[in-house]
Amino acid sequence: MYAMVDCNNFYASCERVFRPDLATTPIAVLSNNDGCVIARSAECKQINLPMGMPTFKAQSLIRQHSVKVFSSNYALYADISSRVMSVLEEMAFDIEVYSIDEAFLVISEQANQSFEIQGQTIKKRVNQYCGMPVSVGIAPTKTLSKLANYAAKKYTKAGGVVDLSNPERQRNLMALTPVGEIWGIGRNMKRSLNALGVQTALDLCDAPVKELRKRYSVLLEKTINELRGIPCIDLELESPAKREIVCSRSFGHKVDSVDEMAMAISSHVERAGKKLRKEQRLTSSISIFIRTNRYAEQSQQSRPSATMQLFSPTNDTSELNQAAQRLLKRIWQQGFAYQRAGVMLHGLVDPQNLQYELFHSEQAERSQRLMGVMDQINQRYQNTMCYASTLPTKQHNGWLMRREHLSPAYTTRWADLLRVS
DNA sequence: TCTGGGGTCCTAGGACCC
DNA sequence: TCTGGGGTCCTAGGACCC
Repeated sequence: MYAMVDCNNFYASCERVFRPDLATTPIAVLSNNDGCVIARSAECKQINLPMGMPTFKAQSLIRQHSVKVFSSNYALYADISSRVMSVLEEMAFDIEVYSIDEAFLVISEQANQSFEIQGQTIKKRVNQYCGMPVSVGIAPTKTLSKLANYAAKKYTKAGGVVDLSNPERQRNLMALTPVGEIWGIGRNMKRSLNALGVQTALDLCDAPVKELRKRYSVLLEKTINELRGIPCIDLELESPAKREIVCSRSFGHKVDSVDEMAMAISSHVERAGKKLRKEQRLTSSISIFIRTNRYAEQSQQSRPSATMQLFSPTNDTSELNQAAQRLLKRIWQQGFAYQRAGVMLHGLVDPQNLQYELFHSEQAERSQRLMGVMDQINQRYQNTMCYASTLPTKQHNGWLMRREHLSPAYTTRWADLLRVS
């Protein structure tokens, strides 16, 4: 049986772990750059502060209800996440860490321990060990366990745990659930299915599977079978190698100078290079893109991008940056106020399987050593080394991210350690 | 006069997920 | 004034192979 464990309002709950004084205060967490609302505590949902609302539009609601606002603190969330996951690991035969706040556990029937009780135990222990509230949904397929989890959150009577091992209960719940709530049914599919008369999850479960596969895709077929209790989506025990890497950011202020854009691109390249080496991959091509603000409909839009195949696959930041800067020169258009830039790496290859170019040089080996040393130092001394091209200056710092409501890195920085007096 | 049958690989675009 | 940042998978169509 699968137990889908999902943290409740994860980012908002993380901000509460070291702030018990905020236990009943409405909390909102903002996206990078403090742009919009991406997580809300239960109290915050109650006052109808919508998900995704731009921060400036949410201001009056925030003031009116004294909402405590936080910039996103990914160092904190990632650390809390790994604590939660290691507690879960000990309670399951197998575990798939599905996202920063969710995991599928494999559990089985045990003497005098119904699934319901096992779910309650999981919930209690994560809360006790990590201070994190979770909901648990239990069912024979991943899709049904997501549905059970949805119910555990939605129906407070359930006490945070729903056991959906019984087929009759499955059908009863599906009859109450709009089809758009099913894992794998997004906005477009929902609209399309509704037009065919499929309104609830149960409608979909009982729909003609062959026809729908033909009309849509094999993915929908799998979803339907999973609703019927036939497992089609396997547990992924180890995360598959990445196929692409994307690093992008919006700017704190609009950027209209090519020098400033070059710094932003450099810094994205540097992050992308780190990720690439952490994955132990080389990239065979690099793209960059820059964009104006798509919401500013009255102003001129520009969103150019360009790609370059590399002479031979690499993970050397300087090499990648040289390529990126050439691409920037190619696409730069003066006279626009850019809002965002990004770097993408694709065609990632395993160096073990690499066919080296004919003139594979000593230079390449030196660069490997250099990257290795930089990564080691940065790991040991928290990002103390970087390329000069990424250092903000007095004239050029508008591209830096805004984070005006950042909480301390309670668990990952000595200086931010909580003090009790 | 009549012109087969079976594949792979790549890319772009769309849909989905968190 | 101010609207996030990642990812994956599937399909269709074109180019190419024998």
